[in-house]
Amino acid sequence: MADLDREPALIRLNEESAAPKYMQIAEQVREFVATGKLRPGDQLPSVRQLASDLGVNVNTVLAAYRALESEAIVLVRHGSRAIVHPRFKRPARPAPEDVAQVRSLLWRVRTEALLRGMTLEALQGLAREVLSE
Amino acid sequence: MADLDREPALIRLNEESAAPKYMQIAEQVREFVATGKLRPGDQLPSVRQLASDLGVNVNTVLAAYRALESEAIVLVRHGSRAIVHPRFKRPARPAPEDVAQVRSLLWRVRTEALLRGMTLEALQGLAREVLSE
Amino acid sequence: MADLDREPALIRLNEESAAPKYMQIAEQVREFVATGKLRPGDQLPSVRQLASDLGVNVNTVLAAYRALESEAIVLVRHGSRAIVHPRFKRPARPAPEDVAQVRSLLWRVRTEALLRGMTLEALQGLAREVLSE
Amino acid sequence: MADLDREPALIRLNEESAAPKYMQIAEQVREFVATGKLRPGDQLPSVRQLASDLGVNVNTVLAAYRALESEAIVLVRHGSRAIVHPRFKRPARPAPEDVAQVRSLLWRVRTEALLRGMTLEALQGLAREVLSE
DNA sequence: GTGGTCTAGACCACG
DNA sequence: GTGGTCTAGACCACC
Repeated sequence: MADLDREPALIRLNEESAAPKYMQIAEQVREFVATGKLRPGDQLPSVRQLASDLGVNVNTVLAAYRALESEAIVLVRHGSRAIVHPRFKRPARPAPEDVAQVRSLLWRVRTEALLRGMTLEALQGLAREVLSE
Repeated sequence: MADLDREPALIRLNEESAAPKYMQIAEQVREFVATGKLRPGDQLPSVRQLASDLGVNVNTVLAAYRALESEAIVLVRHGSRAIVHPRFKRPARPAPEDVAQVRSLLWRVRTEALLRGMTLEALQGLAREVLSE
Repeated sequence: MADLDREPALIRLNEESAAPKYMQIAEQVREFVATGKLRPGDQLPSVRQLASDLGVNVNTVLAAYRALESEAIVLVRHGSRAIVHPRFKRPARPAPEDVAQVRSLLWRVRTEALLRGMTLEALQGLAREVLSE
Repeated sequence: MADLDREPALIRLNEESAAPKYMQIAEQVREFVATGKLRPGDQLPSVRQLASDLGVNVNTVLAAYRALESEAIVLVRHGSRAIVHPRFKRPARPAPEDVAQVRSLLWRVRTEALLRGMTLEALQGLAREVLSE
């Protein structure tokens, strides 16, 4: 697949969000990898380029890439661009603690949704929509 | 409904979690309120009591209660126990931005699950389980 | 003028208010005195009666009366009811620091009103309404 | 507009006041925002700087900023200075309960003024002065 | 550099 | 008894 920076600004920051910027960046890369938009070996935007595109400090982008590296999702190489880890592969089956973590995230979603006035039915519908395809 | 401190230790801290303690406390109270385990007017544990139960500083519990107060979920009054806000009511229908936020949370769940090796089918099953009843 | 407890519940508490209960009580008595509804020598409701009417602790009412006593507005006598201080009289002219305090209160009103979307014109109109008669 | 810390000590504490320090700080920021001295996006003094200027603990300033954040007046983000909320805008028209609250504040002013010997005329003059321009 | 979390502990204010 | 304010200081996280 094409490198991510052919179409710049695929990564965007939400200034209002409470999430730290480096996390927002990392999360979006994770999503690209999870959905296959980025595949093993694909190059990530250069640190400098992305930092300037987003108007953030270089260290912020670096922090995002390092976080992804510690998850073995990307490979940061000195002198050349970071790439999606060539041997990245989704585990055949999830570790039990990962299932537990996803379950707990779903509980957070449930709590959020109920408190904000959604019905369980509406939430289930939204889940079917987002979690399908 | 019975007050929350009839059965102590309903609130627990997960030392492993990256989430700050005061947030963990607040999140659990939110969940109790969302599920109806705690209802408007119900008393929360006193800050001192809960702090000693959890082995944390009083100020940590206070921070949790204040966060909840700023969300209009609990009412903290000088001299008497914090209670679930007497006029707390789930909105009849969610605000559009709240739906958007829940959707984005679901996306995070999806990304997490896929990266960790869950199939969409497994995730849908988990979602049906957690988001039902 | 008639004693205040001829018509019970002239004093009311706003449970939602951030102001402490004893202050709410004191403030309402001050208003009765300021407007002449209560005059020097008039009896205040008995501590027990008012406490039971309002559903608060006796000490709360006592705190209110003591606050008023320290302002020389009421006289609390052992064994008999509190009364509006028989020699209470509004000063002929305000002390300079009192004017300063009123001015600072007006600034607070101004800030509140502007932040909440009132125009200065609307605020002036409201002020003319409340501060007249 | 210039950031608030160009001219230090624009915020001052009144040791005499019964109001807690963090509230005094918050109130002054509110006033700057209400009058336009601080505008959306403007930086607030750093918590450390302001704490040292005022001779108070860092946590005291933090408490003030957090109070303002919960009112959506400022935006505090980890790692960068607190700023006036970029989307802060006075509501086009005040909510009815806000008008009610302002009215009740005006009643407090009225009571205070009368008890301390001001005439209604004097008070009206003071109000015209403070609430104009 | 910035703010965030947490602690221990003092002392105050409200009911 | 309850919560509120404030301190000093440690250590962490973000930019």
